[in-house]
Amino acid sequence: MLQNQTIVNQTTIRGPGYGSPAGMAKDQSIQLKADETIYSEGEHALAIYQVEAGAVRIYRLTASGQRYILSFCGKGEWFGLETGNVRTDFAEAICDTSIRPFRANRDAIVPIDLLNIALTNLAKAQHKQLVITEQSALKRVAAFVNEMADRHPDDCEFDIMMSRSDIADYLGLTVETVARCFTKLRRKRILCLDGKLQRLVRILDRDALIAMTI
Amino acid sequence: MLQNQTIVNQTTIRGPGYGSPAGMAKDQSIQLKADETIYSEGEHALAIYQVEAGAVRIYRLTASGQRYILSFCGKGEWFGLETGNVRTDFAEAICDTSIRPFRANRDAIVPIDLLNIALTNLAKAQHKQLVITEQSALKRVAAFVNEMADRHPDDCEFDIMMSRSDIADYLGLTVETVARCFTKLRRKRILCLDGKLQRLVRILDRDALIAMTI
DNA sequence: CGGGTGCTTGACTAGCATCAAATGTAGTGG
DNA sequence: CCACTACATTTGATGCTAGTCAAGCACCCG
Repeated sequence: MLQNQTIVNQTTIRGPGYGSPAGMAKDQSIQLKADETIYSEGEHALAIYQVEAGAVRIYRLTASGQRYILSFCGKGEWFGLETGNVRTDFAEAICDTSIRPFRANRDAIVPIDLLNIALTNLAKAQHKQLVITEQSALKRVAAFVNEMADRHPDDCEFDIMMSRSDIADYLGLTVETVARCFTKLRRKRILCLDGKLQRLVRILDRDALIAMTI
Repeated sequence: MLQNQTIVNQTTIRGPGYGSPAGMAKDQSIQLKADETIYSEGEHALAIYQVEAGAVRIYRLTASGQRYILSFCGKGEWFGLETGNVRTDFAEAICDTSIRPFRANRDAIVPIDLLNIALTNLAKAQHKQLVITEQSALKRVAAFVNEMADRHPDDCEFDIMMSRSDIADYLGLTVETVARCFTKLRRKRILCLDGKLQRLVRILDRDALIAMTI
């Protein structure tokens, strides 16, 4: 809502000043290997990030040491925008990943619609609430696969990259339940699994998959 | 994060122009009775709202007709800020309620920090994800009661106003489970229930309640 | 070869949903 | 005043789903 206003009122923050006309020099992006930390809970929040390639997991640790993954961020998605100036969660690369930071105190002006980023993340969080609360384990996994498939609109086969444990912590299930759900989806001929870690997914029946997530 | 920037860059939208200096005339607020609809899914989003008194439930209906309550909004809280210009959910008054709308196309300028509202709602949605995913039914109900208690910092006895069914749809449980959890909390001498509909809560042991929600 | 890691499968159990019924309160009409 | 209905809440009995514990498999690497 109020969409026209929010676009007009793009919040401008200052990005790194490498002197390039656009203020976004190519070399400013950060390369990460699998499981490398981007930021941790309690750190001072200095920047927001956009994923250029690869994927990132955003998670929290509960008092009991349990990990809960709030979101996975793929290419083009933004993360690191928080209410306070102290990180409330952790961000890690899932695989080889490239991200672009936007900091607050530099020279070049980079216009970023922070409100749009916040609202997009809010919509995602609300959708996830519905998926987790109302659905059975099988439907949650189906919704997850569907979400991953949406990120690869061209291919019907793709690498989900995250481990079963990542998926479990994302969906609020256990590793065993996630594995069992994947087998059920295989037996139903909705998808195939391949690769040494069974992380290559080939969607056989997208319609059936979508039908399950409703 | 980037807090100083976001405060400086308050998005200004145009509010109703009643000619008052502040642009916020007293008579613009809307009075609602219990269960009155504020807006519905599919409607054009014209305004955002702030609760002046009472409480509001924001919910969605799944394809199967199941209701899921995304949030309860109490005094001072904002709702109705969405990504697109079409409502994705429903808003209803829970009890006698007074709300103040802020529309986009009027005369007087009302400065509202939309980004801050969006980020606050995002933080709430993320916290709710953690509560619902990681916790048992009893802990969820404890977290809910705690949330309500936070809204009444002065009194140790207060009216939660929503029905068991509201609470169930908010926490992703059934009415029966919610009732059983309330009885458990009574038996543990953590709270008392009173009133004809058992919606008057008196907190007996706030520390124990807080301890349960961790 | 042995050990480590990640995935899968099986047996059993705990917790919540489901179905059903009882209680309590308010309102209506005779 | 009482009988009756309507509604919200509570309680009980039972079944199913996902968690827990345990084992086995596939792959990789030293």
